[in-house]
Amino acid sequence: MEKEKTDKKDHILDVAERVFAELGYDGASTRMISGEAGVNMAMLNYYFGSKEGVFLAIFDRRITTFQTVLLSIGNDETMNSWEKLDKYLDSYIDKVVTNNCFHIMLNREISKSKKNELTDQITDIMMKNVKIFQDIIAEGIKKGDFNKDADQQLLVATIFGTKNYIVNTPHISSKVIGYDVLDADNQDKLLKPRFKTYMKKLLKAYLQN
Amino acid sequence: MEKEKTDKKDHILDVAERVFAELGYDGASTRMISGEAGVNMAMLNYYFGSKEGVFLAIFDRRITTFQTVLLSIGNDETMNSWEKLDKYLDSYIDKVVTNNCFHIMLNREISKSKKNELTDQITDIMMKNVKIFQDIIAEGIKKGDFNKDADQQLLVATIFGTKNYIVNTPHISSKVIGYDVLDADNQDKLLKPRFKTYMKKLLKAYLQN
DNA sequence: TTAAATTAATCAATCGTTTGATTAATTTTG
DNA sequence: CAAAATTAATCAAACGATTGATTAATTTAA
Repeated sequence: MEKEKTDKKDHILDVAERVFAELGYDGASTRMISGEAGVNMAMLNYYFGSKEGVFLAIFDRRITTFQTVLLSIGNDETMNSWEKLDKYLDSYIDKVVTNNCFHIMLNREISKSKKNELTDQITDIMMKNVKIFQDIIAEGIKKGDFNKDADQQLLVATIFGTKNYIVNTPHISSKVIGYDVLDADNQDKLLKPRFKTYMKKLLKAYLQN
Repeated sequence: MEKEKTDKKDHILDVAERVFAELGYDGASTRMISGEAGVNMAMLNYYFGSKEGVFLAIFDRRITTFQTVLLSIGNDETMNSWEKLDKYLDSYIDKVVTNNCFHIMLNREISKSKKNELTDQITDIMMKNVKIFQDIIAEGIKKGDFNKDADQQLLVATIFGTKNYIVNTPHISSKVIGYDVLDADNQDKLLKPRFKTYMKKLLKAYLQN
């Protein structure tokens, strides 16, 4: 009995994250999550209070470490704008392609047009990532590194939108790209490097003077 | 009582489309749809057989007319590749920004990683739009109009992904862009022209030799 | 009058949650 | 230390509410 309760809670969140991504928040039942996690149904409420509590707990676990890396890039004084952009893309793409369950879950819930407490929270989380990217672009334009006529707001839509398309609609993107984007091996050996190269090239073409 | 049953069916589908977009397929109940449509709950089953029948009926209504326009552009012999690309973007952006409920619905369901009958159908529908776009790009590369080193597959992810980001996550994109993207007036006067200009410029920068 | 349209009532199934009881682990007490 | 008291973890069972669907009765329209 070495493992503490934190491990069990983490295990539940692992499973819940996957099931939520597979079936959506409403489509995933507490019975299914507890069943696949191999724990009693009541444990979900015991640990996390409610179904929504489980959902929010998945958040807390992810977001804490996620943004510090990106932030450190944005604040690094030793890099110029192009280098920051490169680093940002490298880190971001590595992160989101691997932890795709979480981001699929995130995007599906935020795509509900009716606002609620959950969508507000998700909005806040996502906007932080956006803000870091926007600052890099804005700084680059200000310094004259990037084309000043660039639409930096729609550029946000392009970088995050392209990522979402590949990661969040794997049935589609696998057909488009030519291999299974959900396969871990394909992700590391094929998708990530290709995606990075493409994205840098695209942004360079658009942003350069 | 001038209106025929087709109008009533259409009215139900209008409401259902909105509610599905607001709350997701699982989150939207038949009672809510029938309630907001002002009809008895049993009418949904009477007309469409089941909840899934309603969902599929929304499809049938949209997809029939949607792709013929785009196809006619792709097959037009009088335009060169750049012109086709322009026309395609114009038509596509006009369409998807206005009928956003349908596309939000579509994307949320296809983002479920677990396959089912519905995701297969949606995949087929979406791949048709992709195919038309890919053909235009492929033809342009073949003719030498576009840069032959372009990653035409990831370019698909960019155009459709950028669109999805703006249309499907309005809470985010409204904050990023600076005005409410769900407002019809903003869509016509601000968003559409700006989006078209941006997209053409982006593709031009990336695709030109 | 007859078929189609519409209704209220009802169905079994499933939802998220709560309960009371039981076991395991920990702390307190004598 | 050992017994008692307390806390934490886990369970099966059941809760009321809601789900999608169906029935049978009624109204409308041709």
